[in-house]
Amino acid sequence: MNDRRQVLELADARREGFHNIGEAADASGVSAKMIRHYEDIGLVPKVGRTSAGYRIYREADVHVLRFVRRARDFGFSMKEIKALLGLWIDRRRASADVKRMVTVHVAQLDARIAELQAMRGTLQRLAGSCHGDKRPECPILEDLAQEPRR
Amino acid sequence: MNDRRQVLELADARREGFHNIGEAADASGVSAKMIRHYEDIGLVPKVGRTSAGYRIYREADVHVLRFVRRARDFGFSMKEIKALLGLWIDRRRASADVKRMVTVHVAQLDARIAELQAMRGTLQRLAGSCHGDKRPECPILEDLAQEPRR
DNA sequence: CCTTGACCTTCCCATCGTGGGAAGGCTCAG
DNA sequence: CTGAGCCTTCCCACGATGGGAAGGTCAAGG
Repeated sequence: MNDRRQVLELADARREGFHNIGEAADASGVSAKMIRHYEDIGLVPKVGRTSAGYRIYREADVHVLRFVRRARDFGFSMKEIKALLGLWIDRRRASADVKRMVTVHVAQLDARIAELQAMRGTLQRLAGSCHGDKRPECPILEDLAQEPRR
Repeated sequence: MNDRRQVLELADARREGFHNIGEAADASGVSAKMIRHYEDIGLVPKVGRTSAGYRIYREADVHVLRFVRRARDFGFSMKEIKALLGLWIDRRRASADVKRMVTVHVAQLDARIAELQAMRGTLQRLAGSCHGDKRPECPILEDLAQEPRR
């Protein structure tokens, strides 16, 4: 137990199937740059080091990184991911807690989607009213120059 | 002509209906902080100053700020806004140039909306498959822990 | 005339997530 | 032993915005 902080030489670690940060990056889809950053801000736990200071990643560490990557792909913020990671690691969590977080996030996505669709709609309408030829007259610019409606 | 850089006392400027930065902020919907920032980065031209160094805003200056505000509300980036401002100011622009920018932006919005909808869809599905009770079993976390599909 | 409070000025720092790059150390294959 | 290609830390940048400190200015009222 508690062998996670033991210092290995890189060659030893390699032999045992562990990874350096570059391999962990490739395997997890998180750049080495971001892996270090996540460690800095405490999002992921600090991993072991070789005596030369190289970080060594076990499969479990790579797994955590993949989890983070995936959560980011779903648009979760760092804070939310931290919470999700906590729930993931806590085997006694209530699934209701997870579901609540996801539901809140879906609502945020809905709100953002609605905003973007509103922008899109107005712009599309404006573009439709613009001749789009060599003449300078342009309802788009005229509209942008207006006071916002309402 | 060329009276835009003439130095006025604040009292004189006020009497002539000009604004200080706070009033320009209220009138344009852009915060004083951001007005200064936009000037710093050259997005909007430098305005005149009183002899004490206060910025003074004419209606035309406020108008420019409003234009920027409105373009931001539509999700244009600073770079795009700079280009739009250029077109707005150039009375000989071709409306086709404006229309093209807007069309490209609409396409970007569409792409972003599609991304968000994809996230939303998957998360919604995952949430649906989660009991959301006191038990720890949670397909959401299990999925997040998986390799991304494809 | 002087005080007071609301404004203005510049300057620096923080956010969030990510990347670029420098300077220097380590590892491994040839 | 040397060179390529890793690794380390450290600093800077983006885009857009805000917070706040330290100090100057303005207008109103005593």
